[in-house]
Amino acid sequence: MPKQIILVEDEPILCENYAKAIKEQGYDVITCSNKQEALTTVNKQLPDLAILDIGLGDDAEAGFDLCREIRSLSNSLPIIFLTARDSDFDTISGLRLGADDYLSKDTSMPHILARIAALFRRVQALQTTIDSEQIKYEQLLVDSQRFQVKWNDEEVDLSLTEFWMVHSLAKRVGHVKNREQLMGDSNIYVDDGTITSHIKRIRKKFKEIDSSFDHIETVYGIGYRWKT
Amino acid sequence: MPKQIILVEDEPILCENYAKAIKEQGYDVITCSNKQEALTTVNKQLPDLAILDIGLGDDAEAGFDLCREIRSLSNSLPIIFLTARDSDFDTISGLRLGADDYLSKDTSMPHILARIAALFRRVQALQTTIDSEQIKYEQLLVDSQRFQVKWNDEEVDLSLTEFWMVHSLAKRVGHVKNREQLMGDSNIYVDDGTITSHIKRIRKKFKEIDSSFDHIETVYGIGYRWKT
DNA sequence: ATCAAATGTGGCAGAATTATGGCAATACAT
DNA sequence: ATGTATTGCCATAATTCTGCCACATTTGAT
Repeated sequence: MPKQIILVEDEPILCENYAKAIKEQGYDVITCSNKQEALTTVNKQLPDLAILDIGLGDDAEAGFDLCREIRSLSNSLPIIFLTARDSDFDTISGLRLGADDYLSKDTSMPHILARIAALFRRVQALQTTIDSEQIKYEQLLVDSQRFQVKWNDEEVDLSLTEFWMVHSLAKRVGHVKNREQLMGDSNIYVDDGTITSHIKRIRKKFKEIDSSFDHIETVYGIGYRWKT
Repeated sequence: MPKQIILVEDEPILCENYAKAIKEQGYDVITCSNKQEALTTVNKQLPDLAILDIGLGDDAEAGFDLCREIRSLSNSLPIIFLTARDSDFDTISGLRLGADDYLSKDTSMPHILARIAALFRRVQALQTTIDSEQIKYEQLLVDSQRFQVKWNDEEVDLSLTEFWMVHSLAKRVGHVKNREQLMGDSNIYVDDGTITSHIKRIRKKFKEIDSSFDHIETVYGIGYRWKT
């Protein structure tokens, strides 16, 4: 299954050239010349990569809008910007748009192709590393691949529910999680007392290892947080 | 209250140079040379801006990881990447990571300082429009994800109602809030004396940290405001 | 200066929230 | 079948929060 790339570029000749070169690398290329067309295509074809020209038609910054709109449809679709002028770089860098890379139109074709390949590799790598994520914070280590939690290098023997709660707290240390958030996105309802019980058991297990443990802080009226 | 900037750069001489130049502009600079140290600092100091070298030690892309991890802690902290080699510009995949700007180490110091100032301006504009997670004003910090208020970097332990009242005052420093506005959108009626009591307790808690505290001003007949 | 209205202060009781220990139901392995 | 671990929940205790009251003090206007 070849990777599908959507190329949004309004100048026909340039578009043709790019498309041809990319196709030769074994990718499928879909070309679009305007925003609306591009959005529809992203929605229907679910491409693997998007290459956006920044200026489309008379709108010199249409690509930026498009990027935002694509991001609102998909967080995972990698996006590369094509910049006509070097000065565009200043503008790009200022915005936290959620693009993955940018290329100047001056860049040589082989170089461009290399960057496309590199981006695919990086995305691949990201997706594999993201689940094997280890969260480390001071004395705490949460390994969501081994479903293992360590405190001062000693293993804390948690149940699955307990593990996810610690994971949720550790993921954003210092931020307060309410009871729903702690139970993850599973839509099963459990009453407040149950969460309280889980917290109780988690604290107990940490304290069995380290009697002075008190890093799970309750925030009255809201929830809990991992103390920083 | 000077803006705090965290600078993560592993090469001591370079680090020193940058720090010195930035300090001369009136910013506070905290320097770190590794990921772990940087993360801890971000969490504890809640700086206003982060400048990250991409390569740290033997890991040529450590800065990217760091950026991701910082983003998972705070969405609002502006991040600038420092790239050593021009070729880094080619490999920058940082846009997607949520960085706000890039600088080459070749860039002249005045230019770098200008970009820092520019970023602060942009963030300022953003923060006043968007309901941002962190409100900073002089010695005050209100973080609505952590449900935490700090005064001179010391935590003020407020109850939820108190927190929202401070939040309401801090959101529009200098503007007078009447009693209803201070109690937020909850339509429950509480009598005036109750609000007075809350203000009393808030002032007391701030004074426990800083006995000279008097930034909550009473506007006779109208309400309260955070003194500018 | 005097008065009424508004605000500050300390304290208290009820309300709301959370902590703790235990129990029953279930699942799982031996 | 027996033992173990897990989970949800309950009753009770402990803690924290909140609204309000009585009384003192300040403010603004006459």
